[in-house]
Amino acid sequence: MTEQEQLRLNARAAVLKALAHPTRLWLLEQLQQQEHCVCDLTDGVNADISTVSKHLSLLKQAGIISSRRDGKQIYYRLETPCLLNMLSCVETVLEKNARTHAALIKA
Amino acid sequence: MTEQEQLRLNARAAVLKALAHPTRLWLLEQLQQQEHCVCDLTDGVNADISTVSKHLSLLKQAGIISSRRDGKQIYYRLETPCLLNMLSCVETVLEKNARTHAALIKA
DNA sequence: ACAACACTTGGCTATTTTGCCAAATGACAT
DNA sequence: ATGTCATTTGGCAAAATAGCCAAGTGTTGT
Repeated sequence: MTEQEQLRLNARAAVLKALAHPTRLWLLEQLQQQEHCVCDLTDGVNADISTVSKHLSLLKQAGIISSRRDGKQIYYRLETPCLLNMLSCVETVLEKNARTHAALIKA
Repeated sequence: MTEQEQLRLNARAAVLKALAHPTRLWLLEQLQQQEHCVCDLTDGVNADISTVSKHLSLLKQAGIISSRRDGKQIYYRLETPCLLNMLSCVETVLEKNARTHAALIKA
C-alpha cells in the first residue's frame, strides 16, 4: 500500500464513516426529496437537538450535505444524491445475510 | 422514526461501518479480482497479522466476505462485488470536495 | 436595547474501535 | 507426539465516537 493509496483510502473511509450511523442515514433519507431545517429533522429523531446538529455538521464536513441560512432557520440539503441509491448494494448484503441466517436455522 | 425503521437503519449502518476503514477498503480491493489468503494480504498492509485477521473477520461478520480453509491457509473472497462499484459515488463526493476546496483557496 | 427563537459549540462521561503483543487453535510434516 | 506454519483469539491501553446538558452565536421582532 503506497502512501498515495493510503491517502485515497483514508478519504474514502472518511465519507463512509460519515454515512455509517443510523441517525445520519435517516437524516439523509429525509433530505433526499427536499431540503429541511434542523427543527423539521429533530422532530423525527429521539435525540437532543444538539445531537442532531452535530450529526448534520459531521455530514456537512464530509461534503455530503450543505446548508444555507434563511432567517432564523438553517436549511440542509443533500449534495450527492447518488449516495442513497448506492445503498441498494448494502441492501443486497443484508438480504444475503438474511438468507444465510435462515438457512443456518433450518439446518 | 419507527422502531422498524430503526432496525433497518441499524443494519445498514452496520454494513457501512464495516466498510469505513482504510485498511478494510484496501483488503476489499485486493479481493475484488480473486480470493486471497491472509498471508497474501498481510504483506501489503503495514500492520500486525493479527490486526489484519481482525479486520477480515469483521468484514466476514458483516457478510461482506467469506472464507474457506485450504490446508494451513484460509482464503477470503468477496461476497458482494457491487460494494466496490458503489464506491464510485463516494468518489463523486471527494471530487466535489476537492473542487470546493480549490475554489475556496482561489477566492 | 432586550427578549425570544433556531441553531451551534464546549465540555463532559460512557461506549466503541483500533492495534499491538502474547497465547491458543488447527493443519500438516517428520 | 512433536514441531512448524498460518491464522485466530484474548487482553489490554490509546484513540475516536456518541450524546447529553449548558452556554454561546446569530437573527428577528418589540
